Amino acid sequence: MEHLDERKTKILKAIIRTYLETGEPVGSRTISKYTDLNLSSATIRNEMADLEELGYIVQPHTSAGRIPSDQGYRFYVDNLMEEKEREVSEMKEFVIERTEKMERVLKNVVKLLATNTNYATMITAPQYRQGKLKFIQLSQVDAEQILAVIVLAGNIVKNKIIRTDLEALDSEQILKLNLLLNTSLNGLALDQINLATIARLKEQAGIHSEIVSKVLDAVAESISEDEDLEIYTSGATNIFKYPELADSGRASELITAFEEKQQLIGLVNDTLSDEESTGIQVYIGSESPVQTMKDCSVVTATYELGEGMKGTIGIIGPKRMDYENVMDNLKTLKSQLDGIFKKPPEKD
Amino acid sequence: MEHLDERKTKILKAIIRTYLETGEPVGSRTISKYTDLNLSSATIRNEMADLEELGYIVQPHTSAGRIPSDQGYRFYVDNLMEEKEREVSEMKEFVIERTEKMERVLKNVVKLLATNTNYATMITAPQYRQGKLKFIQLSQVDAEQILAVIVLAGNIVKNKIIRTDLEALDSEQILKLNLLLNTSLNGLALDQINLATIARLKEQAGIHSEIVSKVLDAVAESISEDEDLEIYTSGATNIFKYPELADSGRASELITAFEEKQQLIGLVNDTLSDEESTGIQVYIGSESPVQTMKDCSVVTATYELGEGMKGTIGIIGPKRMDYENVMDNLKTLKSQLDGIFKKPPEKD
DNA sequence: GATTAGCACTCTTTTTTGTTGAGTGCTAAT
DNA sequence: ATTAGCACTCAACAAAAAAGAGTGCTAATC
Repeated sequence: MEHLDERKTKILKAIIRTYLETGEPVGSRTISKYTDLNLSSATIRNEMADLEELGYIVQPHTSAGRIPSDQGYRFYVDNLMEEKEREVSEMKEFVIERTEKMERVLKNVVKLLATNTNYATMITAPQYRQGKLKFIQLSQVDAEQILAVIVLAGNIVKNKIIRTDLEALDSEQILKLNLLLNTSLNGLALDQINLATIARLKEQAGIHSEIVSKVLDAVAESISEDEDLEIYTSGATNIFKYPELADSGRASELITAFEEKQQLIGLVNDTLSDEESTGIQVYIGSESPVQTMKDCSVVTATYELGEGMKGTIGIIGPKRMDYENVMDNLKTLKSQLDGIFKKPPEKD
Repeated sequence: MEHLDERKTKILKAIIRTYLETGEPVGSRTISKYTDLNLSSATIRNEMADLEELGYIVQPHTSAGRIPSDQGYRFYVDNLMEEKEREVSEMKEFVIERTEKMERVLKNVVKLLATNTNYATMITAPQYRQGKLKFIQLSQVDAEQILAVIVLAGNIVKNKIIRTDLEALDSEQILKLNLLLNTSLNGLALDQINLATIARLKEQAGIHSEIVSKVLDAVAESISEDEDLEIYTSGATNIFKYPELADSGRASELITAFEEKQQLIGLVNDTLSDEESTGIQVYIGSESPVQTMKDCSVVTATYELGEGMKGTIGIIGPKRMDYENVMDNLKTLKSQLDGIFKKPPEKD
């Protein structure tokens, strides 16, 4: 990749810049005027021929201008992009509104991001992989059912109704069970609850061991339940703004992906595992981990909420997306989210 | 509307039927072959001219076939539709999977309905307007916070974290509060909790009256929270299957409506209030309560879960939708939903 | 009097044909 | 090494022509 001398680099940059703006193949004349190095279109043409041979740009058909290839975009993102002067101001106001329910905050964030960038966006609720169990509370709902409330670190509350079929429990017994469960389990990380703990618990529970096991099932379930984690999306219809994605076939596929959300999980997992210095990932075209988006670019960022809770924000748009702007937006948002939930709100 | 003699009716029906299938304007020759009354195309043409004058059909342009007008569709739905022989079988298997979380059930239902009908679908979680309070459970989370779990009839569980800033509570006090709250409130419908009750409660709570009031706020909030009710959608991209809706302008609008969900509330409220014998509503074109859908038809049904909880299922498609099939599907689903949650599941 | 065959006419849709213009690649001159 | 010049390609647009589907009306038929 180091085949590029300075002039080629400059020309490539100019081509990509122009294409990002217009979305139309760019010809040699355009570049000849655009750049400061005064060169005739003919010279540019020669250089462009070289760049094409090296795989950075592509000709949709003979006698059209050139457009960047995936490799070209990649080079641009990696080497040519300039840090943008932020207009930090604007975003701040919108987002910060702590004490809100997480769900609402996330919905606002994606929406804001979507209108801000004009691309489709997604965000996942933070996952609490190593979340600790704060406490469990059983209570009688009626003759046949008890309610198990499970509170995890970070005040995530889960609940589950458990049927008690045969064995009737009076309130005293429930009290005992509560005590038992809490003394044994409190403060444990979820993956610390091993077979030994479970066995011991059951033994102590005596005749109610079955209930204990159901409760533990419920705990396990509430966690795995969030494996298929919640994803919020916004601005899916923004793709109609980019003709290269708007034909009904592609559009339908993409929008379905957003509707089903299932596919989007691919983006999340990939990001969570495959960390990088900035915490921002860029997938260009076929690099995308999700097949459906091979004609798009995907930019994702991981945000972190202390206590080991992580979530992912993502932007999906055409390959000719405004990478600077997008990455800048993500960066801002990331740092804001990092802040918001960390400390509990100060006042009601 | 009684201007229609039998022959005209037959012809109109044939026109609509054919148009529902093909989506193309239908000409006199087609009908001449289609119907059992053997008539030449010329005769049909005369009748069609009449039908047009009466407003049941419309010509997109001179020398094209006719298509049904909104009024035509309306007439069809009201008078011409034939009850369909159900193939009940198929649907049953899919849906019934009780003990599931409501959310999951609803998601399955919309999805099933969408693939079954090839239209866009929506469903609202049931609202429990007159839902009764089953019980409240407070428990200590940590020094500063307590968790209020609120269980409503139908085992809907809500929870809310409450900050207790100044006043520290020991476990005994919490126990007392629990007792107090439950003896006073249990079994009450939500709108029965009036000022008198509240005042009495606070008085009895003594120094903890502030907490009581916060709990009551939480109760109120958990209810109002569901005023902006949850709506699940599926198959929004099905609209691409119908050319008359698939152009990017219209499609974008519609899909945005599905994404935002805000607009869909219009369909719900209207249905909930404006009851009919079958419980199934049909809005054709401009009849729709939601502006965005004036080029579509919308069919909604209200399902009921005993205990006064109601929800809405809806199907949105092109005006030439297969009304029989859609209404039949809704009917089946409605009755199934009516059943599912009513009695608690029998076995684990 | 209702039905129908026949025909001219209207409009959309599709196909064909030509035209334009942006852009290239190559060669020869600078 | 750069550039002017030129022939060539090809998508995009537009205009023209042809095809087809369907109508409305008139005059013949049952």
